[in-house]
Amino acid sequence: MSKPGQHVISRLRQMILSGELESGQRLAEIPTAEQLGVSRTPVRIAFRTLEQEGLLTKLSGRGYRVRRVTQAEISGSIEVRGVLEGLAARQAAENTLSKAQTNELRELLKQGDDLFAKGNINEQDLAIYHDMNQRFHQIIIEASLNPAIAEALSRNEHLPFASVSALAFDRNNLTQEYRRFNFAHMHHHAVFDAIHNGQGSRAEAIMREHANATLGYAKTFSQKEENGEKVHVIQSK
Amino acid sequence: MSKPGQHVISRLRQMILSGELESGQRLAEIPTAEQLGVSRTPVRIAFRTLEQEGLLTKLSGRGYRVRRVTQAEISGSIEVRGVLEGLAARQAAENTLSKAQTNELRELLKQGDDLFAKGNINEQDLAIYHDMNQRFHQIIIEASLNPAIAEALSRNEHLPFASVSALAFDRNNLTQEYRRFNFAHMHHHAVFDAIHNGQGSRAEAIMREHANATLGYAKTFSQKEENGEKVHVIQSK
DNA sequence: AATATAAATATTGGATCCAATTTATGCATA
DNA sequence: TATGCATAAATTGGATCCAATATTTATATT
Repeated sequence: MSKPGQHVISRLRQMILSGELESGQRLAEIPTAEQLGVSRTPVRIAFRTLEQEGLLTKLSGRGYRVRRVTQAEISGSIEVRGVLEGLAARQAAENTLSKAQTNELRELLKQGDDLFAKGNINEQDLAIYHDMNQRFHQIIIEASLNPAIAEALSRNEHLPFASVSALAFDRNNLTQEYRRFNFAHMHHHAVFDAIHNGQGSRAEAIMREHANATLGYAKTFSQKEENGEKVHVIQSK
Repeated sequence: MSKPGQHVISRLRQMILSGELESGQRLAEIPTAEQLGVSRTPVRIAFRTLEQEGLLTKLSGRGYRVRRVTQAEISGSIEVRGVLEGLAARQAAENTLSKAQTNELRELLKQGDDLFAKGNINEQDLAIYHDMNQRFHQIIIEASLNPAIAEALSRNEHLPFASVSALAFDRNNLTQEYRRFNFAHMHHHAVFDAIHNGQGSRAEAIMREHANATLGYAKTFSQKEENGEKVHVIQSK
């Protein structure tokens, strides 16, 4: 699929994730096609694709609606992520990490350490942390040699806390955020240690708690948003 | 989506799952549209939908191919199912089963018991077991009150052993199959007991092993198929 | 026989049109 | 004012056509 088809999918996805298309908002083929300056055909395809990605919900006879995500859904997705990444860590420990993977994980851990060594953290640091965090998790999933894990995780792809591709933080309290992400990074050290030493159960337990540790923050941030406070989300493309 | 659009998706899905469209086979829009007696439009939509379901793989410039499923993929998927259904059982234990759910699970357990009380099992029994099994698992997932679990499980929907919607058995050795499914059904009893008594960790461990217990059978059956022996699969629609 | 090039064929993506269905609006009546 | 009916508008699903691209086949050359 070449332009503008893939372009329409990406564009709409971006508009949903950025909040430009608000949750609950209705989308129909003809107005959307006009807005994006294409015919209905790629829009039709895009709608169905994004529906299958879980970003849109089909209405009967009236287009689609941007899916509202409830707090309970986010919590449930965090738990699912916990067991899936826990399984990935276990399987990574049961396999042998390649030399390249080991080296890259070590490098990523060092990157994180350098960020926290300063004693404080700013938004730029968090963007760096975000990339490091994402890559760290990715390598572990790759090291599991189990494609079904990535598949199963794909439905969480765009939810803060439930996915490493979306990192939420409170810009107004960077001290707390420093402590939170430092704690998460210590988990990274621990899980690497467990994997490296072939300790499958330990790796799984750490990784699972690594995800579950975000449950409380997810609730807190959800309440902040309900109170009209702005929570910043760094989103991977 | 009304006919023939939904019809095309279902029809193609059925043709893939039944083996009528063999794994590795190439599909293109125009011949498929002719074969099904529709225009290309619903076929195009169907292809993309089934691609997202994981049943087709897109080729560049030459249509789609029915995806081959490797033994490693099945094994990996069984493990994923284990952790997801384990989580579901844990969360069901942490919630309180409704009276209706409790009664229905009891009824399903009794149905299974009646099947095995005969001391042997035939294909008709297995079809009944299949329905009972599927519903049993479904109720537990519902009782978890976590929609993300069903979402994450959806990618396994069509793989024998990795999903309760596809049940594989060896018609030529029904004694062994009797023992195997009886064992599985004892797991059902145990996990119900754990859930009913609010024992989350126990429920999770049982359910996880319930899935993992199929790993060996998946390998055995895969080898039988490679040897040209026919394995029968009961598939839900 | 092997290689390169040109022509033919297959295929996809997008645009446009038509028909069917659903929803919204306007008007008439009680 | 509320309700029902008719009409208009909105919307989707499918069919068809066109253009671009990729692949295959045929032909020419070495």
